[in-house]
Amino acid sequence: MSASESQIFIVDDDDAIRDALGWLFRSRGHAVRTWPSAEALLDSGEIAHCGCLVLDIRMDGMSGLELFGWLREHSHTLPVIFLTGHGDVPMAVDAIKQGAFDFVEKPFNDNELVDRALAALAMHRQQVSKRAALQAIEERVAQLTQREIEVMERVLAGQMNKVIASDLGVTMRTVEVHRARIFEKMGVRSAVELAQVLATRK
Amino acid sequence: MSASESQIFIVDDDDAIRDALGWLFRSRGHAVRTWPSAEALLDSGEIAHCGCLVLDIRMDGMSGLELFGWLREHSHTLPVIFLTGHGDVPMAVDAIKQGAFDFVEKPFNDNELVDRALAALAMHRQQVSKRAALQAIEERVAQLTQREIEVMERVLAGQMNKVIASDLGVTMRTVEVHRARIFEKMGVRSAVELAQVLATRK
DNA sequence: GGGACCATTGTGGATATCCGCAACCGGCCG
DNA sequence: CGGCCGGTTGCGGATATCCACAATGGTCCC
Repeated sequence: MSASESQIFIVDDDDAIRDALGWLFRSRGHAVRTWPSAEALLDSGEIAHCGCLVLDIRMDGMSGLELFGWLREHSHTLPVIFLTGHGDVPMAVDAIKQGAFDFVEKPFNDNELVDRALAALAMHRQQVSKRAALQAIEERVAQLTQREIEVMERVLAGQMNKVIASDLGVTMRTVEVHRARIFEKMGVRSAVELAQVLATRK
Repeated sequence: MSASESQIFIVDDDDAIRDALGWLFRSRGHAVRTWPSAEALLDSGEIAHCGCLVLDIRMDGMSGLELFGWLREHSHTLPVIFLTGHGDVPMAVDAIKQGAFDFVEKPFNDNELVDRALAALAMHRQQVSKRAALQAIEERVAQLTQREIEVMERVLAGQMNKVIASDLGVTMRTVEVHRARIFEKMGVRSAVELAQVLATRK
């Protein structure tokens, strides 16, 4: 659902700030959910429905940075906006370099924060569709047999069927059959298209 | 020259810091040049020989950030390490998001700064070789005539010669000739290789 | 005007690719 | 054991691609 991925998640152990942020976004018509701690969010199993994470750095238990690191390690790539009470340049630099979407100091400007969150949501939507496309390609590749992959590699290397044949110690006909199957499974109609599709990844 | 691209450039209007930084890198055996201002560096015309720029944020005249912006606008992509005396989180976040390699507060740890500079140099070398490869491709594309480009686009779209022919209102033979010229000029031997090469860019 | 470059086309043959039809073999599984 | 899957091969024909040899017409520039 587009809606479920458009949700803004807020994690802050300060009730006042959490409520204020929730109100801020809701008042502007944006779906938002709040959590009192990183653990609460993770335990809920709702992380997959998050499109933008607004995260307090300093929290009891798992800190914002720790949650960020955990998400990265578990391939949950989603834009994170850090909130921090005390300006710490090295921490901010590190967070951004590690891929955080933004790093905002309190007190923050309401409009700016909302803008950043919306930009993050937009980026996330892009990432999701891009990932879906890559995922689709990988699934197709996964359908290929080992032999077909060997043939495909050589096709992509520009080798002619007869070269591939002698290379693999089989006849040209066999290569042709594999080739046809590869095209079929990969949903393309020529080696050129295949190259285009596979060039998308990597 | 590898050497000329491996130079570390330091820009700081504080003589003491400039000298200290120069000494720091030279004592460790790294080529380094120092400049008292952004203007001095730009006027020298030596910017092309820089492999890593260590830049003071606050300077009279053109600030470090301004120089950074100028370089970006003029496609002089090279790693920049900012030095700043007073922690300013928004500025640091912005600099990193805009592509700065690092943002370091004074006083800094000598070893860390050297490590970062060396990492920047390494990254720059990578970028240079990558850019050179892309540049070579673009030069080859530039050799193609308008007509050849039209044909190439269709070849990359997986169209057969006869389709391209009727598409462009010419005979197959003509398409074949263009095709051969394209392969020759692009230095490839098949449409697949062509797709691979052109997929490298974009 | 002559030369360089580009686009175009033709002929004809050598290669390469694409496919339907048919078949054999070995491994795995119910 | 029979079926399914994957790898293999053969045959033959339809297409497609690659190329050498040869040639025409237009544009631009010295």
